[in-house]
Amino acid sequence: MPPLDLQAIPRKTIYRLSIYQRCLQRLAENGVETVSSQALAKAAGVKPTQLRKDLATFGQFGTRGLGYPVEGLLASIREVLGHTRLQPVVLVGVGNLGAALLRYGGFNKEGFEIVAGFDLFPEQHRTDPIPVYSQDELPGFLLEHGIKMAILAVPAAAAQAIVNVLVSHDIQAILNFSPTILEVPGEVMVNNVDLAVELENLSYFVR
Amino acid sequence: MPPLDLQAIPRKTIYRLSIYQRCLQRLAENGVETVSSQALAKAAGVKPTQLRKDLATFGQFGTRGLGYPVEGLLASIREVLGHTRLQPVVLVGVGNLGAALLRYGGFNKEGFEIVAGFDLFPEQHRTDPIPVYSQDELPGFLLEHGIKMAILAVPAAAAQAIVNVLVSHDIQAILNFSPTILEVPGEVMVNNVDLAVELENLSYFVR
DNA sequence: AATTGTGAATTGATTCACAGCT
DNA sequence: AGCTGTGAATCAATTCACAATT
Repeated sequence: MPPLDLQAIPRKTIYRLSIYQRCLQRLAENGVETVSSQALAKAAGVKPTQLRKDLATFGQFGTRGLGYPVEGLLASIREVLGHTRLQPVVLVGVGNLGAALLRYGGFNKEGFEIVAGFDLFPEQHRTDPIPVYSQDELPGFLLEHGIKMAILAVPAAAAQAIVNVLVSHDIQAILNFSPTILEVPGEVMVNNVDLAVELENLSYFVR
Repeated sequence: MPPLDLQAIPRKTIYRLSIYQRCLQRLAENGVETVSSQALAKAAGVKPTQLRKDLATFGQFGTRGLGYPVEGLLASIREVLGHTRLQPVVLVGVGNLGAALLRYGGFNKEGFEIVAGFDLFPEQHRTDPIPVYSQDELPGFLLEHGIKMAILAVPAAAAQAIVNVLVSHDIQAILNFSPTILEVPGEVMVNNVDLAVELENLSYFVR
């Protein structure tokens, strides 16, 4: 359910828009006013033509001969990504990885707030700055706070059962760190981050 | 530098092979002897034709009418991925995320061992099971132990400087969690895991 | 009857090349 | 002169459809 899908922006383009956004943020912080597709593409790790094509899917933002206005383009991308308000997120599974993500904080700057963690043994996490509740309290919390996004960092064997709870309580998007494929209804989005597979893939190229 | 690139297996195929491998491992543990492309594809989250095409890039492993022998296919994939010995890996940047990865342990099962961490302030990590050294000791360590792979989890601003050290000391592959594009020579592989971008991407689909 | 292996067809993404502004 | 915007061309990945095999 993409908002404003006048011409359905491709999935990969959306990914790259997030990256452009971050690069533009940095430029804006440094007081840069204008940037060429060449320079911005380099910062984002893509080719200039690709950047221009990506932007072309939803408008025209540059001036020929000059480049793009940093603030203006940033605002336009933000609008497309629909990322104005702070988005609350819950995290399920406060093991090693989950605990780190709770403390990580890198998300807040990007507009996300992990508002609570849930674990089978919440009492082990009294000291964390973000509250950790028992998994029994998950359904109530989701409904009460109108949460739409979840991060999943439980063992593979436990993942699907929790996903079922999540989707039956209105979660629409899941960032999944559990090394297993989740079954979800078509309208729920899942992004998988599989650390072992990333490493394994790299190792293929190490002779 | 892919080993055995008789017909250069596409990058995305390599990714999926790692996933198939894990699914097959599970089947093998459960004593399953034979699996159809249909069943395996489902477990891996892809279409049966894609699985078959992927396997076709490097051989024939099934019997028509029957399916694939679990152990045999597993062995063949392992051979292609070249994943026999335990691969030593260093981790640079022992902040929240880095510290979690050190303790994570999920890699060992997949054939990787994080042998050491490096940080500007190593003394904060006396309690970790894996030793954490000062960053000054990084070059010596890399050469002495013949390390080929690194995980990078430092702030964006520090990333490129460390990458330069890594590549000038023979590192061939980097798993990068720092939210920035790294400049590396062509023969060095980088996989980026950008948690903020993953979340941001998901949030686009939350109406 | 079931299921693989694969050429052909299709779909999608990227890059080229250049016209059109400023 | 420089740089964007974009149709056309290319390249890559996926899916189809079916012959081949057990």
